[in-house]
Amino acid sequence: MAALAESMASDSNSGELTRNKIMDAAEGLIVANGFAATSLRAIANAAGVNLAATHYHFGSKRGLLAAVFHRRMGPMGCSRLAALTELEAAREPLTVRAILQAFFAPFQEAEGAELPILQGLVACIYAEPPSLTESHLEDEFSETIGRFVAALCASCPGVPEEEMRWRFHFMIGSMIQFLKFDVPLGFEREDGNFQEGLKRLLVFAEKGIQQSGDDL
Amino acid sequence: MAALAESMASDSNSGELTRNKIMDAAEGLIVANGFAATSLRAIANAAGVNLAATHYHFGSKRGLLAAVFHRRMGPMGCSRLAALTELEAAREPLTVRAILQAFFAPFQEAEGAELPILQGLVACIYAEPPSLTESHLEDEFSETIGRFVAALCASCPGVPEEEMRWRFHFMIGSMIQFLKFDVPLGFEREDGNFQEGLKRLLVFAEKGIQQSGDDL
DNA sequence: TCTAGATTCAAACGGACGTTTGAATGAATG
DNA sequence: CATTCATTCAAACGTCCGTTTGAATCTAGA
Repeated sequence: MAALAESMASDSNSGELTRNKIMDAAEGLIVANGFAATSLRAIANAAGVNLAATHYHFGSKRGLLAAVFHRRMGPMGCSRLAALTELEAAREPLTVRAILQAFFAPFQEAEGAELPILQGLVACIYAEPPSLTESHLEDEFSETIGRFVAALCASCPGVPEEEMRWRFHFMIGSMIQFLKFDVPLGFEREDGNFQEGLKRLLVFAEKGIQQSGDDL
Repeated sequence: MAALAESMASDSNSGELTRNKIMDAAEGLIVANGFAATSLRAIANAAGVNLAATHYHFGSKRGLLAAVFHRRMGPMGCSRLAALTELEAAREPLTVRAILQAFFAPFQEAEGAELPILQGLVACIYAEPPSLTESHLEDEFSETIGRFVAALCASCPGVPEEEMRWRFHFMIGSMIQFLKFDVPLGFEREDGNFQEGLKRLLVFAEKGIQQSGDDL
């Protein structure tokens, strides 16, 4: 078989370069139009490489999706866990708000053109039909989710872990909605109000998560 | 041109029947695999009709999507507005929880096999790339959203309408997440626990919506 | 019954897709 | 230089797609 360019530790010169050009182009097109509606020809064309290069480097269209997905989500998970670890090192009792801020860290650290790509990619991954993404979601996110749910449980005594997993699940839904639409239906998108929306999301989710929930 | 079967008020015998067979089949396949991945051939085959009938009755694949979408979302909006109207007729001050329950009414009224279809269709519509759905979402939901946001504002004095639109936006995200996955990542889907998840969602969103929000 | 319109049908159109192939090119090693 | 292996390339493969066509069939009304 072919396509094991990661065999050597050193980055061989031209192969990795093409790989990255393809992933960069694919990323933009996938974010704009979705995975199913983006053709390998369009990707190769936008990347300025030959069509066959996509199969040479990624094996299949789905393999390319997995690579594009993992390249962003890997560092994203690291960023979240690092922020949470730093928080826990402070030895003060953690607040729900601080934990959520750690979870949103990747979006606050993103620079310039990286933010819309992260937004679109996360929204897109959750949007694709389960057949394409379910195992990826599980593999990529389960550790991070587990760590954050545990931290939230520690800061909300009395809330069982199962219930906290549900609340975190709902919070992620709110986040996806925000990442996908930026603003509610009927509002006009503006540049630079991303951080404002993030603050609103933070306050919304904080209250839903830290409640006692013993009514109803 | 063709395909104006709704010219007469009476349901002509065979035309409407084929129309409905096509929409039924399309609905199931779209829910299972997404719109882009569902072909008109598969739909015609599942419906037991000729391929050309899809174009005869709906004009295009996109026209079929719009019809399938509208057939479910129209009654869904009516059900929500009816539940809210009934609530308002009671002349007692409305609670956030009661208003949200009215918003979830279509899912509680759904019978048997209708529920998974409603779930899948709503999740699917929000999942498709904006080019396919954005105007539909706006047209179909804006009135309902406006009515519910107004009711929530009335029951939460001190929360500006703009802020309430954001919170409702986040709540819809949580709902979509729930409709799409049923249970959080790592949980096993079980039959019949839909209502339990809905209750958890209700409590989560209630706290995020009714807070004063004057901290931060 | 005859006719006009609505509906169904088999068949094909042109195009785009993911994937494969086999030769050409590049760079590095001996 | 000769060899080897990774990479790029143009071209094609077979398949499936949304859409169109034009004739056949059905259904009412005159």
